[in-house]
Amino acid sequence: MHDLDYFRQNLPRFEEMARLRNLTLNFAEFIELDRQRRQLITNVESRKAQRNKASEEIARLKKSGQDAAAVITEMKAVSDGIREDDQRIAEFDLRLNDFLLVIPNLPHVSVPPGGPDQNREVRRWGQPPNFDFAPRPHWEIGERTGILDLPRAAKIAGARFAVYKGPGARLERALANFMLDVHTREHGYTEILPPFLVNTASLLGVGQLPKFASDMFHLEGTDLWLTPTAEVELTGLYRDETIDAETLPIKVCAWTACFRSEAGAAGKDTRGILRQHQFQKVEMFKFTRAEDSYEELETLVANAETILQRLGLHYRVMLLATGDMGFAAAKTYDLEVWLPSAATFREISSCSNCEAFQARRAGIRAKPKAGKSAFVHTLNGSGLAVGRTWLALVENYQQADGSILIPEVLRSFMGTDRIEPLKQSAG
RNA sequence: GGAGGAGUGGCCGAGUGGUUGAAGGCGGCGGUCUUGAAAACCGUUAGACCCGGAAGGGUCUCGGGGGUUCGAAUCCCUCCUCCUCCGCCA
Repeated sequence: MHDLDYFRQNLPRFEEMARLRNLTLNFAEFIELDRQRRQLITNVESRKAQRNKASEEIARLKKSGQDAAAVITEMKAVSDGIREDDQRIAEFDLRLNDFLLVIPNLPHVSVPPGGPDQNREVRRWGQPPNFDFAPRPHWEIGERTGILDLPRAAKIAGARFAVYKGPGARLERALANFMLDVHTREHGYTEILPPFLVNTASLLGVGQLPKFASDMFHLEGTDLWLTPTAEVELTGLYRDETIDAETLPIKVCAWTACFRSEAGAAGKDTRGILRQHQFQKVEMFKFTRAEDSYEELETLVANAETILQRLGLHYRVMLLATGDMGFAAAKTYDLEVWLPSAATFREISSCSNCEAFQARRAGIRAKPKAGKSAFVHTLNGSGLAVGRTWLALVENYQQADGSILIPEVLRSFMGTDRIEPLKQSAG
């Protein structure tokens, strides 16, 4: 959400942003509503001042045993008028708020304008592995090694769910443990294990609601939703709080399941486990001072890259263009990992600086020793999407004999250096 | 799930319809005193919003929301959170 005052004074910037994001918003109507609302407030508040004075007068009269009936009658009418106008103001607030809540964040000046074709490759690490055979897609490898069972997942829950089995299940767990260990021991993040169900207020705070309700699973008859990303819980950690500025930056990370309805993705990535209704993710999150947030974004990206590098996975870093960024982001880097079976890069992490956009919605401030409190900046990044790391690893480390090599850093977690193919078909 | 109790400022804690945005204490900050410190004493110590060029003025906020009333921290309704007991349960 944007600062109303800033919004009023920088309309051209917002109009430009709306154009870049391909949105039609009636700014003129908003400005007029805002003007009327303030007029009403000024008017009603002067009557409240009058009423407050009269209340003192009544108290005084009664105390000295005099009759206050005349003043009370007069104030009755004034109070009725105030009540009516308070209601009108509340309606204005609602309409203005509804409008503000659906305006996305403004992109940072360093973000290239345009659609996804304007995304800029910032750097590239490693090499694609060399195969002297045709690399298989992960669902085939999963089946031949017996570590992934999609038909049975479909039986249990439906399409876009996975059952991991044996070393496959263990690999998922190993990856999550490895990531959490690196972030907590080496990168200074505090591990959080949050609820996987979140309420509406938390989702409004990150900007997931009101616009993206159809992308999530809602629990009927409750105010609860399955979390689409731990970003929701981690932002919610300090919702409606004022933090001591001395403690910034606060760095937290969390392993959670994430749930997406993938409502708009019918027919996209239907094979394999690239796009699932449930996947696990290790999320990194920072609350920072405004002046530090862009520096912190760079280290956040570096923290995510560390994981890919230790796993020996070839990737590239993309700076997203204005039209490809999420709703709350001011600047986003995507990490894209190499998938041999498709010979392309696919997103495995997204790291964003949301500046004060979420903090303003969620009411997260920081108070310095001297001076006024200010909204913090929030940053989030996957470090990494575990499910996608799993499949990238399986594809990149597949061997000619059908086995999967386990990278050095995972062996202590896996208790083996290799996942063997099944000897024969078995359940 | 059932029964009961409680939510006041950074913290503790008064306050059950009328100068109470809120006594008192602690803590914090500034000062006096002191070679320095402590103690003592004095002062100070929320935020959001509206009008205004500013000075300043005003409104709102006692867990959240709604209601009663000329007027609500105080009365009513509702939701949330915490505590105690019973039941159930990983």
